[in-house]
Amino acid sequence: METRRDVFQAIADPTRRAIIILLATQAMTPNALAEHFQTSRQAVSKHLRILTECHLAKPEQKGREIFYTLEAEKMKEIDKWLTQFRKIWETRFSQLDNVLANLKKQKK
Amino acid sequence: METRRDVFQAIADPTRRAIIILLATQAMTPNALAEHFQTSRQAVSKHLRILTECHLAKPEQKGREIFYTLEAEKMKEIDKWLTQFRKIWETRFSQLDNVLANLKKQKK
DNA sequence: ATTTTGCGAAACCAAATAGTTGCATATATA
DNA sequence: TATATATGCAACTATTTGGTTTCGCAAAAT
Repeated sequence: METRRDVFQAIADPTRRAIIILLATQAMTPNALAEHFQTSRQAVSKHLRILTECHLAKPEQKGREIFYTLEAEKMKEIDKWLTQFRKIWETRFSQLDNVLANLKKQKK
Repeated sequence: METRRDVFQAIADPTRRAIIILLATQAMTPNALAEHFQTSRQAVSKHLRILTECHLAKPEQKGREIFYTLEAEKMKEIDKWLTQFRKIWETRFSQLDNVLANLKKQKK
């Protein structure tokens, strides 16, 4: 839990993905988050630490509570990484289009 | 290395992401892939096994060689997951738009 | 002033992970 | 046929991971 710390590793864990989705709707405290899972508050806190360290979440102290906010922009990193594969999807699609076009031709 | 096996976990490892990008350009054998890294061929084979098991790669035997092809469509799963956050980016953007619009108004 | 609540940090643990080395097997090549 | 090549698989290892329990501290509530 020490060395690597990037967005890809952060979203690898299903609990963290669930936390991220919860934070997408509203800022939440570790306790409030923990109620949604079977794990302890401390475990959730560890996940929040990881999310914070890779700038996917941001803590905001209010009294004795700490509300964690989602930094959704950080997710753009993943979106950007996916870009190089979108080209492939599109190519595949256009290839399928060609096949369909040829089938039409043959029918005529 | 046994239980979890999904796309998110697959792309968490930097070596696997590099393999994915290499495969995006062309089908490659484990040996050819291993030349690009410091690790052993066997280590690359293990990564390929993981990628294959979660349908990000597909092996195609040709003689004694096995060419691995990228199944880019599988990456759409991640793209789909990101969808729910794109709304937030857009919202932020439109909020910024509002701010800019208000600034314009004030100038007038 | 005392107790309760909310939190992070540290110490510890079991399981997963990424890597290694040493095979066995199948296909080319000499 | 004998050898070299390409690969996957099994066993083993060190490190990382996700979790727990225990603790201390600060802010609220009593």
